[in-house]
Amino acid sequence: MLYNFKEIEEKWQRFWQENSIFKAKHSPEKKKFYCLEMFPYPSGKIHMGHVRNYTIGDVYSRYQRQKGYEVLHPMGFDAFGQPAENAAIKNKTKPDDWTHKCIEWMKVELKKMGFSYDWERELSTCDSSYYKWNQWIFLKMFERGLAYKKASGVNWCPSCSTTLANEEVIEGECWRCHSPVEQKELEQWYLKITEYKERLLEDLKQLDKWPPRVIAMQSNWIGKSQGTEIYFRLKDSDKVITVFTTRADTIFGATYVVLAPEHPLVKEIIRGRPQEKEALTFIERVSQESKISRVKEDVKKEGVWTGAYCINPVNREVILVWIADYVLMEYGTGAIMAVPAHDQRDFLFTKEHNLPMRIVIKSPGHQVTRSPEEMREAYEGDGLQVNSGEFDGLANQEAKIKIAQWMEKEGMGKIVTHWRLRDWLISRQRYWGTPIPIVYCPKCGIVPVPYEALPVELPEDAPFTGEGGSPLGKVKEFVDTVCPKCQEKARRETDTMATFFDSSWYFLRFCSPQDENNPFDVKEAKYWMPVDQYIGGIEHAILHLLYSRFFTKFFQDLGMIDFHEPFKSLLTQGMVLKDGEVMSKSRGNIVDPDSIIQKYGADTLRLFILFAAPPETELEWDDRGIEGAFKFLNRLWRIQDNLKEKADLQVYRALHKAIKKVTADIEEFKFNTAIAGLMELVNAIYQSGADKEVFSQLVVLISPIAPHFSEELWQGLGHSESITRAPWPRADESLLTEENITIVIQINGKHRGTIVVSKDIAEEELKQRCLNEPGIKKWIEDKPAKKIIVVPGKLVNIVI
RNA sequence: GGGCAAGUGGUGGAAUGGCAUACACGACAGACUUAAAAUCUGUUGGCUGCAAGGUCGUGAGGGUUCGACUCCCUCCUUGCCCACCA
Repeated sequence: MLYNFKEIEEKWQRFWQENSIFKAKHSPEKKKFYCLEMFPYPSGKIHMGHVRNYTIGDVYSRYQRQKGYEVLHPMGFDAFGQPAENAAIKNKTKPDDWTHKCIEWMKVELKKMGFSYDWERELSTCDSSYYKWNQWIFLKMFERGLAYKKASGVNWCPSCSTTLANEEVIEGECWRCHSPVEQKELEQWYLKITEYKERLLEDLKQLDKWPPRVIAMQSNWIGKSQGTEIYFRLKDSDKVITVFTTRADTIFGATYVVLAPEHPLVKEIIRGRPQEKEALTFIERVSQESKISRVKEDVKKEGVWTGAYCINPVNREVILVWIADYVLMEYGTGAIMAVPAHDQRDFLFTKEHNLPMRIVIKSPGHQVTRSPEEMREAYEGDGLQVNSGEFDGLANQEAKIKIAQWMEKEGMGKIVTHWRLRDWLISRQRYWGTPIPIVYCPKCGIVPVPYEALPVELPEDAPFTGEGGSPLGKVKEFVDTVCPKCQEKARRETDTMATFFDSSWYFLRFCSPQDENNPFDVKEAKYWMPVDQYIGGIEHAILHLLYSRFFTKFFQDLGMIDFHEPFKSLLTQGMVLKDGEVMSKSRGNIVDPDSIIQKYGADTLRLFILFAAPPETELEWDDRGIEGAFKFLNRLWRIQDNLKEKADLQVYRALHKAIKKVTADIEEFKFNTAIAGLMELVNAIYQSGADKEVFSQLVVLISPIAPHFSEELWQGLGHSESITRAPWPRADESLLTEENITIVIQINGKHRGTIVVSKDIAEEELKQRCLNEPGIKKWIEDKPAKKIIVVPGKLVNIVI
C-alpha cells in the first residue's frame, strides 16, 4: 500500500500555518540562525531551480531549528521589473494587478512544497511600504553625495528602450533581450559605489565561508591594478595626453600614441588640419557602431592619423598621434602608448598601418626578438631591457619599477592605482519601479523630496507601450508638483530605480518588515543580522552580492548596524538540467514542479532533488530517479507496521552510525550522502527489524528532508508535539566503536587480504599476525620484510 | 586571451593520501501470485578462469610516496565567469 501523501501534506501544511510553527521570535536568551534564500521574481510559477534553491534552505533551517536555534527563515518577492510591464501590455492589465496575482499563485506553490517560512514577514518590493525605504535610502545617499546626476554616454537598449548598467551589458548585448546595445547621451542618476571600492575589495578576505570562485569574480570585477600614468606633451602645444600603462618597462618602445575616438582632446587636435575631415568621418562611423561590433570582432583594428605629433618624455622622440576603435574611453585614461613589439593588439595595428616599431625587451636567447622585421607576433614575455637608455641590461620586471619611479621623480608620469569598477547607473526609463524622489525646480534646481513626504507613490495608470522615454513623464498629475523649497511650480523626476536597488537591502527589511518609522529596526537587525547562511544561484555572484555588500557598508556608515558584511556564509547551487541542457521554455524541456507534486507529493520531490547531486553541482533531472525516491519513502513508511519489542544491537549500531553521518553531512550541505546514510539504516532495519525507539530516531533524522511524511509518522508513534520541536538526535559514541576491527593487509602497496583483530591489539602483535596469515605467507615466501607500515585501525603494508 | 571548476561502471554519483565504484537508477535472476503490478531477496566495472583466484582499471603522460581518484608538473576535453582592460 502506498502512503497517502496528498492527504498528509495538506493536513500538515494547515497545521503549521494555524499554529505559527515557523514564526521567528526575537529571543535574546537563545542563539539565532538567519537562513535566507534569494527571493524570487514573481513570474507566477515556480520552476525546478526555485525548488532546488528553497529545498536546500528549508532543510538547513529545519535542521538548525531542531538543533535549538531560534531560526529566521523569511520569504518575499522581488516584484518590480520589466516582465510585469510586458505582461501588462500583452494581457491589457495593470502591472500591479498582474504582479499581485502572480505572487498569490506563487505562494500557493511554495506552500505546497512545505517550506518552513515565517509568512508573517512576507514582503514585496513593489508595495509602497517597501519602496518608500528605497527612496529614503536614496535621499540619505544624496545627502552624502553618493547619489549624483551626470550626463554621459550610456548603454542604451533600443528594444527595451531603456538604459543599462555596465553589468547588464553582456558581450555588447542586452542581458535581457540580447539586442545589440547602443551608446546614447543622457542625464542619469548614479550611485558612487566606487567610494567603497577599497573596502569592497579588502573585506573579501574575511569571507572565508564564501566559494572561492565568487570571491575571485568579485575581485576581478573591482579590478585593482597597479600602473603608471605617463604624460605625452603635444608638439607645438602645451596640451598633454595622459596614458595609462601597466608596462612602464616598455616606454622606450612606445612609437606612437592612440586616442579613443570619444577622447575629449580629439576634436581640438584635429581642428584645422588636413586630416580633420577623414578623422571626423571615422569618429562618426565608430560612434554609430554598436558596442557589439567594437568588442566582438577581435580581427580588424581600424584607425586614422590625426595629423598631430607628440613627444615621448623619456627619449624626446617625436611620435605620431592616432585615433583607433580598439582604444576604449571607459578604460584607463582613454589613451594608450602603442608598444608594437610587446603588445599584440598594438602589433597588429602597426602591421596594418605600416607604423614604426622598436624592440626594448630581448627574449631569452633572442630567438623571438632578433629584429622587428622577423617578428611574427608581439613578445609579451619577460627579458632584458635594450634600447632603453640607462636601464639597458636590467630585467624588465625590475626595470618596470625603476622606470616608473624615475619618471615620477622627473615629472614625466605618476605611479597610480587603477580600478575597473565604475559607478552604478540606476536610472531607468520604466514605469514599474521605485520613483526617484527628486523634484526639478526652475528656481532651486535639483531638490530632494523631504523625508516626511515619502513615499512618492507610483501613479496607478501610466501610458506605457514599451516604447520611448519614461512612461511617468506622460502622467501629468505625477509630473506636476510644487518645489519643496520655494513652493513654486516644479516637475518630478520621471525615471525609476534599477530593480537591483530593491534587492540590495531586503535581508535587513526582513528583520522588521512592518516597521513604519525606519527601513529596519536597529535592535531587531542587531539580533538577527548578519545572515548566517545565504543560498542562491551563481548568476548573482557579481551584481546582487556586490550591491548588497555596498549597501551594508553604507548602513554601517550611517551608524545603523555594527557589522560590515551582510552574508557570513554563501552557498551557490548548481543548475537543474534535462538531457544535459538547462531547463528553459525555449528548449521546451521544462519539468513542472506542480505536476511532480500531484503525482508523488512534495516530500518525494524534495528527497529526489537533494539526493540526485550535491547542491553546488549541476543536477540532471531523471524521471526514474524520482520514482526511486518515492519508493524509498514507501519502504520507510512500511517499517511502522512491523516494529519489534527490542531491536538487535547491530541495528542500534546502525542507527548511531546514521545519526553521526547524517548530522555531519547536513552541516556540510552533503545532502546526497546524508540520504544514502538513511538508506543504509533502512536497509539494516529490513535485515533484522526495528523497535519504536530506533524508528522514532530515524523519523527525526529524515524530518528536515521529508517534513510532512515525518510529522505523520511521528504522530502515529504517539507524540503529541510537532516533530519540528523534537530535538536533533545525538550519536552515542560507545555504540560506534566495535570490539573487533578489520585490518587491510597490503604487500608493496597492493591489497592482498584482510584480517579481523581486537581493536586494542598491540602493533607488534598485529605485525606478527599479518606475517603469519596463511593467505599472505604465499606472497612473502622467504623474502625478508624490509619495512612494515602500520596505520592504526586501518591497514598494514608489508614492503618486501 | 585571462580566471575558476570539473573529467570515476550502462546512468546519477561515493571515496580528498590507506579495501576504487558507498547509496540509488537501470538490467538480470529468485520468492510471493492463476497472472501481472507492487513488494521482498540476491547478482551486477573489464578481461581471464570450472573454481579458489589472477590481472587491468578513476581523461592522457610523467613525478612525489611504503601506498595516489586524491598531492605536484605537462597536455587533452568539457562547463562556467571575465575580456580590444593598455
